[in-house]
Amino acid sequence: MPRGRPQKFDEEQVLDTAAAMFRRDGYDAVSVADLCRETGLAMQSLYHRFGDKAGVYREALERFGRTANDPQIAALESSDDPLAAVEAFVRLWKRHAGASRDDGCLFTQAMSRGDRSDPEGPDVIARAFTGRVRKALNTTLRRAVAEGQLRPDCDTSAIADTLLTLAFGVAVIGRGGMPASMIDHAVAAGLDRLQQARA
Amino acid sequence: MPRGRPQKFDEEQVLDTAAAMFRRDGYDAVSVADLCRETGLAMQSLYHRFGDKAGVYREALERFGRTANDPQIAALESSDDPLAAVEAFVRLWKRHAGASRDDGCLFTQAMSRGDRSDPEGPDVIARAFTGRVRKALNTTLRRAVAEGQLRPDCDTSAIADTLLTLAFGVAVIGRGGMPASMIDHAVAAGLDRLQQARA
DNA sequence: TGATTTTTAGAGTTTTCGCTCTAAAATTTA
DNA sequence: TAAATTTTAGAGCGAAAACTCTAAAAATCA
Repeated sequence: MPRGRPQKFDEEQVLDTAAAMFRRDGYDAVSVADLCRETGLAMQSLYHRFGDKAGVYREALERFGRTANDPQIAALESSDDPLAAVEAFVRLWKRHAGASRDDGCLFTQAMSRGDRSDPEGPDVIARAFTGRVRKALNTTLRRAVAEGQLRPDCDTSAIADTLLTLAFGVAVIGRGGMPASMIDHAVAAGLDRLQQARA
Repeated sequence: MPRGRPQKFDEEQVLDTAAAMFRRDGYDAVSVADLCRETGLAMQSLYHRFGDKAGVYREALERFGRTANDPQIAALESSDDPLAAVEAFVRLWKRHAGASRDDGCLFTQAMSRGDRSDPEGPDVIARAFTGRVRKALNTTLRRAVAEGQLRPDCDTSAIADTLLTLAFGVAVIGRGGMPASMIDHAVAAGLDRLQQARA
């Protein structure tokens, strides 16, 4: 049993706050003082628990890659109507693109790589994140095939990758404040791809 | 007529070098000393011409938005076989994604917004860049319609936006070192979309 | 109670960075 | 030649940042 005063703060909450800050402003623009102010931790607590600023970044990123977009994945995997779930996922892009600065937007933080001592870190996280969504899409599409919603001979992994690529593209477009019609066209293209594979 | 010793260095070359540095490492991670070393300019020359670091960034970004991907746009607009030109554009993604860290990769720098005094700057550039490619794609597709390669009733702007969204997505995927099969699937989806509209 | 550990507050250290200043040499036009 | 301007070199300044250190209070368990 551990002795001594127990840790008071919620690590996950601290990491989520930190991830949001890094994602919004970039690694270099977030100072340790900023982190302390927004998380409520005293500086010593932060250094005691995370070692240094790069440690906070590393753990925040790791958690982000492990948990981001969990609601969407859960929605895909738990739905009784797999095809409708995938369609809902595609339609969700439009909402996300509007508020993309704050919500589930991977590349923003993956690009703002700070910590030059571990240049591969963000990519590893990006792959983890992508892998999770990709897998969920793929299994959901296969369920749609099994339930007779999609043609048995359709290439579910090709469809999943196409949708995921479009999703990344929409995130970029939304982030840059580009015309909404571009997003509409991309969403329509995603839905079209599903229609093509319909049984 | 201007008097005095003329400027020796090539501004465009300096800006291209600076843009590459900002794109690779991000605004904050590039110091003025770095800029001087890699461009060959003495510090005073840099401050004399550009005012400050943000000025270098601003002008480099502006030039990037104005000239990036010029070769691809020229290839689209000058081709005698518009459909083949668009197909070549799509196939080019694969090459770009492999070397995406250095070449024509917009979002990397658009995300590494430094200069908090002008937070909209990168977005303006991103829109300019996107607008140019988008327009070139659209006009080339309409030429394909005019020449009877694509069906007269096809929605060229929808196709252009879909291809552009896929292109952004491929850039993200390539940048993160994700599986090559994802890129292959995205390229195939782009070519498929063109096949659908074939006359 | 005593040992252990976390918590907080704040001052201090070292480094880096953006930028300025000084000052002189080089290259142009009038 | 004279005026104007760019060029280079290097020292230095003020601010901010990451991180450390001191020191003491609080909360747990044996």
